[in-house]
Amino acid sequence: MAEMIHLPRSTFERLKMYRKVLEATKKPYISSDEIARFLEINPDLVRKDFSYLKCQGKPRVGYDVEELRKELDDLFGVNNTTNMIIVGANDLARALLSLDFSKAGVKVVAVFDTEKENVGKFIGEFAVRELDVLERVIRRFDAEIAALCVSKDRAQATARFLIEKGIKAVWNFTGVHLDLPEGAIVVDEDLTQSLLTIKHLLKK
Amino acid sequence: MAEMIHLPRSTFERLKMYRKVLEATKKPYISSDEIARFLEINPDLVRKDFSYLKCQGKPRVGYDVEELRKELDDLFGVNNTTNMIIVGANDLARALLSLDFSKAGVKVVAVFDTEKENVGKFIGEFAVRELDVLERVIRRFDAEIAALCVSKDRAQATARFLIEKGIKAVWNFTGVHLDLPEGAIVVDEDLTQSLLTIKHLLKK
DNA sequence: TAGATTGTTAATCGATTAACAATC
DNA sequence: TAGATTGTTAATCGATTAACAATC
Repeated sequence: MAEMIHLPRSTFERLKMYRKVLEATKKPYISSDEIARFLEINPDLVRKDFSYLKCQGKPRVGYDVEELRKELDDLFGVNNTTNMIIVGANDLARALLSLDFSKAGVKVVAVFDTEKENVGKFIGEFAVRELDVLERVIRRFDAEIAALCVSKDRAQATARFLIEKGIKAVWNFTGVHLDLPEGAIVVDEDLTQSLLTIKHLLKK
Repeated sequence: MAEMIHLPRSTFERLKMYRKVLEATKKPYISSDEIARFLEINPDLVRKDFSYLKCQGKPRVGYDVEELRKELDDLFGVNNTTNMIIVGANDLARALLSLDFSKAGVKVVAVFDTEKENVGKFIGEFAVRELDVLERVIRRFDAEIAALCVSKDRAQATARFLIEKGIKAVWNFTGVHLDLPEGAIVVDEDLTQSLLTIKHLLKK
């Protein structure tokens, strides 16, 4: 039922942060005020956001950390693992493999490259595969996410190919604005854009 | 003067996207409608955003791409190079070095690590330095940004140390919520949070 | 000229904050 | 009980959209 309620985008963004706060908490209960102070936001807003959840707080006590975390984990679906492929066998691919995404319920199952000469090389524990076998690998592992790490000039074409072959969501590190069919999920991780934010803030 | 006008956060975020659109444009003029279609937003919003800039469009013609880009480059300050250090000599550091941030006016000038045993090793063309010489390096290169790539358990302490020694902005890849002195700039690049967004969208 | 497009003001929509009764 | 904290409604604030005159 909770899923049927519309969750405002701004609330959704904050729910991710609350989850992070809860992870860092050792106490069994936490108040909206504590959460708000930590994130430097208004405690009213925290309570309002939680009103979209099933979870109820206790007056004078606060929210049950464990219960709240469970509901958020459920909302984000971190308890069922989603399989991810990495496309582009380079330093960025290596970096992604070195990070631990198990807390988000994401597991890397294969690494691909568009260049034939890289096929067979190892990136971490993964032998690089060629895109010819993409569809087979997607089906075999039920891979839904692709981290797109290819060069800018290959970004658009590769992304389309991934969606055609069954990938549901592209985690786009290329910095290129992707134009994909209706329904395809794209989440941009544009590092250059972040640097622009920093540069702008530095000027003040 | 334009700097003195308050720029809404939402407008700022879109200005970065407009810049990206302009980069991909070959024509000398572009209309608010073309930009809006590309980004799947309302053209009225594009014009409203541009009203915060000095740049004026021409009825029946659109906006001068070159002129607009110049103003945005100015706003973000990409024409004067800002020096950046990377802290944490690992795969992520290597990945950042492999990317080209010159378009954002950012240049890496040194790589550091908290572990003495990594000092002297090479990450790309950079010999890894120890944090003892941080202050000297910051002064010598006038480094203002630090990309924080250390492990979670060292994140908070290292970030504070960086700010103490003169770093103005922390580009935080650790996923840890940093608590830093008033005035310190933090921009979070939390990959796990992005995956939560993807996982949530996949459930629909 | 007619028509396309800008720039701006007014109307709407959504998100945040204030206020306060309910509760433990 | 008194006081702290929740949950919710109303008020405010800010951002988006609609409307339209100005312009080339």
